[in-house]
Amino acid sequence: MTTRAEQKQKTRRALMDAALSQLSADRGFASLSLREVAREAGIAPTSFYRHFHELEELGLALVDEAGVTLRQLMRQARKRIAKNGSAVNTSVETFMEYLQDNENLFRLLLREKTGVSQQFRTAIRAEIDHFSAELAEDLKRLGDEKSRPISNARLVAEAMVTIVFNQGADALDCSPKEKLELKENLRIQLRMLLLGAELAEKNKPAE
Amino acid sequence: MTTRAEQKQKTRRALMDAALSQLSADRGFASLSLREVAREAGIAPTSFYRHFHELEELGLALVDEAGVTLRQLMRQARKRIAKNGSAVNTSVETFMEYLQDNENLFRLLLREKTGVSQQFRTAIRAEIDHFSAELAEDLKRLGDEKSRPISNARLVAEAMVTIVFNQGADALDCSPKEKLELKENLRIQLRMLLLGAELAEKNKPAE
DNA sequence: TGTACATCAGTGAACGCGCGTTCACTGATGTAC
DNA sequence: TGTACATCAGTGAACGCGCGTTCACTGATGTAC
Repeated sequence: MTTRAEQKQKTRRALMDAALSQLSADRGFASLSLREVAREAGIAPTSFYRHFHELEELGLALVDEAGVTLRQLMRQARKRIAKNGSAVNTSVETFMEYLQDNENLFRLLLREKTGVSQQFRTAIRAEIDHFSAELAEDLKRLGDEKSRPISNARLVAEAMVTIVFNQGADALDCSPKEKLELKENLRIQLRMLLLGAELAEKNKPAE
Repeated sequence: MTTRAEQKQKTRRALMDAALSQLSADRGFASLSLREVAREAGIAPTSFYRHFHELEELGLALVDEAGVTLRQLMRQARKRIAKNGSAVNTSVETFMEYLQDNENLFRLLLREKTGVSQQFRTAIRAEIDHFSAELAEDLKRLGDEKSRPISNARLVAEAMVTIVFNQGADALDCSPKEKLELKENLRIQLRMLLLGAELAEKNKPAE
């Protein structure tokens, strides 16, 4: 890669990081301004246009990035489960670590799932759907391996993702002590869901 | 009530309705401006201050209102369940009707649950917690009546609310056909949760 | 009931501010020969 | 390797705009007597 292209890439990165760093509990993407992001990134407002047509385009790039982190999360969880077993506990643990490392990316994902623009929502929906689909396959595989197959794997996965992501959002504004409680609650909720899904499958042929 | 107070009340109402009417799939509360709301309500921007100190105060009034509608929803669902039985089906049906009648209030609740300001989030959290608590009691009571008691009623209620509200958000941007499918999925998910909660309770003494 | 005064919801002009966007530019980097 | 030209990321001035907020005001409604 040539020096010029490298520099451009760096600036683009700086813009994305600047936007990300402004996202916090109290500031959604909609409240960012182009000038503010450029200022934070250390360039003139006009230079922004060398990289994105508008703020929303930058936002979509961030959503892409968030999707990548989700896929990493999934891979990591799989690896750990293969090693430790205890799918629910391990997944919850891995997810909470992910949250800490990707606080603002996760905020973006969760918050803008409802909001801002159609394009945003569609992009985020796609990332989350992809995540749910992968989870569904894992659930199915794990259930069959343990001879406790589950019914409606996709719906179970979606419900799990919904619960985990929403509790995750709460966890972001929690004290460490509350976080422990929240994790335990999360485990209980996921186990109940799994239990119900297994039972529903067992009873299905009988009905 | 005197004429002057009546008139003031009417204008206040107009301001709240104006704000509400601007909320839609693409516009969150954060994107509203005081001038815009005043314009929509048919008064001068400066008159806004006769009713609220700032936009956020108006928003909190809307959250209060949303809380009231949630309590109405709960009462209606109870009445219908007492008449029809079939708690899950009836609840889902009642909730979907509620959604149609309170589209923007619900959007506000769900969207600003994560976002805008600490005060906003706290107020919404309180409304939703209250709703969950009532649901938990109902679940417990119904479970005991049917001699199928459930474990962790509060956590089950919270998981249900999370799932229902999030699917509800999706339902807002759905075609009628997709809505039917969504309702069916919702029923399945809630039933699995209930099933798991009942089984968890049954197995508890044995462990 | 009539009069004199108080209240206060709503007003319009004015302010300073940060915004997004345009434009013609600069000067370092890259390329062709 | 040296030279002449092309590219293009980053710039600074300037624009018009809608914003939130202040202020002194108006005039209808309400109250005291």
